[in-house]
Amino acid sequence: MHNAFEEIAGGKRSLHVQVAREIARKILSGEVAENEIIPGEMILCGQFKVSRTSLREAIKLLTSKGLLESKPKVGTRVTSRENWNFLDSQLLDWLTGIGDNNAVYRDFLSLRNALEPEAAALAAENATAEQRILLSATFQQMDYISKNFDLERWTEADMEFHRLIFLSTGNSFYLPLANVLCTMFKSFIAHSSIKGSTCIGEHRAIYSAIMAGDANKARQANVELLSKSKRRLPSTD
Amino acid sequence: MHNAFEEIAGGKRSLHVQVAREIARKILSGEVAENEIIPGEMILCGQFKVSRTSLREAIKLLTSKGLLESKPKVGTRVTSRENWNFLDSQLLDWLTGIGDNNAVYRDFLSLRNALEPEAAALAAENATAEQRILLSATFQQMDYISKNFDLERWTEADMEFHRLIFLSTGNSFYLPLANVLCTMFKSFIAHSSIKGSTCIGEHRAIYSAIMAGDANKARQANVELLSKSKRRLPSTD
DNA sequence: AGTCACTTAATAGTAATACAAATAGCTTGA
DNA sequence: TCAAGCTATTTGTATTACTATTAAGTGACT
Repeated sequence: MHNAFEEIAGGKRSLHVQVAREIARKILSGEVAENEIIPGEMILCGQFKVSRTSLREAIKLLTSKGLLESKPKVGTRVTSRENWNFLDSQLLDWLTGIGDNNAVYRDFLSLRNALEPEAAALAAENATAEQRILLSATFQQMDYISKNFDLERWTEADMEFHRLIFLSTGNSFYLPLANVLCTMFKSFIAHSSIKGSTCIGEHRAIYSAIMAGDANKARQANVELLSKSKRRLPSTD
Repeated sequence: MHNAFEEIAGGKRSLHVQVAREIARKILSGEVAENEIIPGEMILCGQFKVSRTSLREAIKLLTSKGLLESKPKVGTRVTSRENWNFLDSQLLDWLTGIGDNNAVYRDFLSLRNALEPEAAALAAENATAEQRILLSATFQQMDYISKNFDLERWTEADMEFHRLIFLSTGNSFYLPLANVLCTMFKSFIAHSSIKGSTCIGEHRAIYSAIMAGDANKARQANVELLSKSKRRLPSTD
């Protein structure tokens, strides 16, 4: 039954997630338009060669991310783009490779510009002792890697560093952004041509300010880091 | 008038959503702890008096919002809080009335402080003609209401105004925040004691700057508006 | 002719059951 | 002692049947 898919989706994840991913990509790529009614359940069951149960779970998944909307007698409709929850790591992951990746990355950098300096400031004020220890360990690792350079390990540590900042804000709304950041790192930045310099100096400034509890300095240091990575942006081809 | 929100907020949701809501509230309130294994499907089916189908759909819904994680033979586990997607309107809605609402509101205001000025700046640069027309209509309505004051209609228009700003940024990551904002308005601010003044002056400044395409002015005007509403915060001390 | 209540048909929602797949923990044998 | 394999348990998938909702079409009544 589940033959055609294992090769296409490539994942060993559950069936309904694979189906959801396929449909999501059709929607995100514009292959099925906003506000369009998608085929009824039975038809899709046939197309994807899965049971109604799995198909329904797939549709429910997409509904919960704001991509679909079902009503009896009318069918399942693609919602308008304003309702798509782009701040969802799974959705972001599905976005990989479709549409203009540079545009997504640019949008993300814009969001990061607005949020990360403030996140660093909040972390300076609110990070718990445990979080400071984790941050400290991660920075020391970065420091070490920056000397014996290894791109892969650097990227990993860099991601962890910024992730910890978001987690240390003590603000519930900043938490999910940690995952969003990680997804962007893995799905987009990794594939892009940005092979950044290490920026260990800027990172040290942020790190020190957070450890010292100096919110303003942390904010400022993060602004400088971001302005530096902005100069490394891939020229929009 | 618009999005799929009214329905979600309303009462007669489908069964699996009701179940999901119940479970979500147990998780969010801490009644079931992080990393705890919740009872097996059959047991929950008995507790909620629903079929396994509905229960599973509920669990899937919560899984997609990062609250649960299922594995064969081990069961379904509550994830750690870092994975909960607080930037999801439905989840936010479930948060209503549990825990410390003021804390949620404070966290949200912090996020708004970081994002909204930048959103206004982006809107000034990127709003489409159609979006400018909508914004214009909404502001005129606000202006009218501020003269013949009507709290309910003011709140509605105010919300729509800020919603439109997020939608006009042309940045995918800002889109979901429009819905988050609306949910906060409806679920929290409405219940709180904050009955703000109209701030028509500050709103006019933002409106004018956006229409004029002056990003810096729009950002600055929004900062001023937020600093004003900060002074109206319910003092929790 | 218009409008309103009613019926119809199409679609998603819910239920119940059976079986498949995965895996933590035990069991067995070298 | 350890590793390979077995077993029991739990989630995953499939199938079928029935219910609820509602857009649209029908017809009686004004």
